[in-house]
Amino acid sequence: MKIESLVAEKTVQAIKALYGQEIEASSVQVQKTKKEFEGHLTIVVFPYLKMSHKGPEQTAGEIGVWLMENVDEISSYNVIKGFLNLVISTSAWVEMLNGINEDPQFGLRKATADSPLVMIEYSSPNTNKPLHLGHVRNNLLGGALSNVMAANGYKVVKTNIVNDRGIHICKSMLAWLKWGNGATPESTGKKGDHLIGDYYVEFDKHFRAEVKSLLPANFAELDEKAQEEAKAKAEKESPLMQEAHAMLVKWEAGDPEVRALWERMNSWVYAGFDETYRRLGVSFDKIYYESQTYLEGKKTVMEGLEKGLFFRKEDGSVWADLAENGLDQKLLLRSDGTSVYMTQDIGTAQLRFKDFPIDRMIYVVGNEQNYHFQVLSILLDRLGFKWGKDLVHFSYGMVELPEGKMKSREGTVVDADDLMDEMIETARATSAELGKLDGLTKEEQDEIMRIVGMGALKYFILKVDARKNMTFNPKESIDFNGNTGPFIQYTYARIRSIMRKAAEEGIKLEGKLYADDNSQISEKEIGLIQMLNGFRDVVSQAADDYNPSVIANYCYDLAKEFNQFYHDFSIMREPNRDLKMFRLVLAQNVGKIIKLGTGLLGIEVPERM
RNA sequence: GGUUCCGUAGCUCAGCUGGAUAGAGCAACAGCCUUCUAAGCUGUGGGUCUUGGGUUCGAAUCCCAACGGAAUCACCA
Repeated sequence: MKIESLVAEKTVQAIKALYGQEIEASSVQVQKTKKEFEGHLTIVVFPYLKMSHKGPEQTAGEIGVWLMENVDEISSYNVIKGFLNLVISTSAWVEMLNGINEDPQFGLRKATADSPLVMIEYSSPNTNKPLHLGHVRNNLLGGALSNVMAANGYKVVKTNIVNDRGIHICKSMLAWLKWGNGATPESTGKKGDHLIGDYYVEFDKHFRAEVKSLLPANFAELDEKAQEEAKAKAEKESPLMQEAHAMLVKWEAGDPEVRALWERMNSWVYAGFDETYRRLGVSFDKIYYESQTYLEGKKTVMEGLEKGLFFRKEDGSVWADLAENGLDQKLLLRSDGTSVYMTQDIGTAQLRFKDFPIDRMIYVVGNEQNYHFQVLSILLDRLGFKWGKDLVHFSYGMVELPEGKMKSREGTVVDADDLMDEMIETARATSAELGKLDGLTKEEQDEIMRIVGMGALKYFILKVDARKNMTFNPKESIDFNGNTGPFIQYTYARIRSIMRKAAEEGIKLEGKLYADDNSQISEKEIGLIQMLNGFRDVVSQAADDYNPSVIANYCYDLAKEFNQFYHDFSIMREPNRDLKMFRLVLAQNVGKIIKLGTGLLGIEVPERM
């Protein structure tokens, strides 16, 4: 049993015995004792003053005496104001370390046959451009969240909905036909997603030039409103845009030529995405494509219309009235009968529900879509999806650059592939400078630099609370000192180094550690055990709050604590055999937890660096 | 304007189910490599937790208001 729970329960008994009152164990405030005070756990006794009819010090003292006499694990106590500080016996701590040591998956729970199934949607790219920094945050959060949910005993299905249809794809296709000269990823040596993205940009360039030429001669003299109108008119009249629209119509009609081109170009994009996903370390169990789900959504909406859940306007468009939920009306089908975004999401939900017995659905989507998911939840609930009402929109904030938001128009978008390359290159340069790469083979160097560079990137993004907007400074993110992924990785590498040394000396870490309360174990070491012991709580908190960043910050705290310990205490040169064994086991378990924790975040740890 | 989210050190961020003197890193300055990896460690300086009320033994944390910033309110996705 967890020591905090034990203390809480015993406190309940103490209150009963001393003051004859029943309280809940969960209401007992047990917390880590602040560093400045003596003790390991602290009970806040203010809430019991009304029961004891005594002052804070006296009440705390009474409870302290009772606990001392009735709980073996508590070796002493002290009272400061209303805070009862308890000293837990060394043997109890060592026993706890034994428990952690025996469980290679400490803190993680396995799914069972009747565990709830949670589906997590993330990534959700468009097929007309490569992934950028915003997608990186999405993918890393989605991947980490999936790991966290699985680590808490949920069955997890990772899914991706690819937006592979629509006018934007047609723009890329059209530009490729006009100016591509038959370029392919093979012929250009470009990643497929980048190639297609280039043609999307190409389209936009020509399109804007065309719009400009179509503006009336007196455009500059018009007032703001008239300018907007003139621009909208020119955009609509633009032959390029009309061609793109014509292509979309052909696509919807299943025109074989357009479909063939679409499939060919999409396959290039997917090959490019797969490469990026592989490098990011994310994967999916099931990928859905909007080209396959948008018709399904239309069907579901029509069924809802028949049931009277929705209504039709005079022009033929279909709407949902959300007045009873305090919201507006929401369009579900256009007057020409085609789908909108919401319709597609309903269709995708419908298909998913057919495919999997979903108990909980989590959408990892940026916070600019908060309203959309609020509405989606209501609509799915109305349509009878049992998880609709409680669907989770894991809403994360935007990634901004020091100069402000990323704007594709202004070319300030940070490309995912470039970013990863840059991180790994910087890791290499820094490592070479520090002489870290000496004596390693090319393969070993490459592998370590990949792990370190990606670790820096992942940690930089995951340590920040997901729901907040964050600033991404490329220069700072590349820093490997201080509160960074490489610092944690470095700590792990050091621990591995100690373990190698121990193995060389033929030291085997078998059997249990024994310690009595006279053992020379320091507060620092007990602090580490206490921290390891908290891992389980951190993991479940991350799942309950959908917040992987608590794990990231925990890993850093643990690594920092160990680094300080590492400098203060000699492990391999410790002459006392029992103490040496204890420290080795402790170090080994710090390493184990760092590996488990960073693993949940998708961050790898190197054996050496 | 309505709704939602955010505001903590010069900068980037923790802390938020109410608890003791608000923590890290970066940047600045001063130390530590014949000692298990110096991507490290130690120390110094740096704060009206946006502001004002309220709740209470106690508020960065909960409630209300104001101010500042962001997102969204499309027959775009």
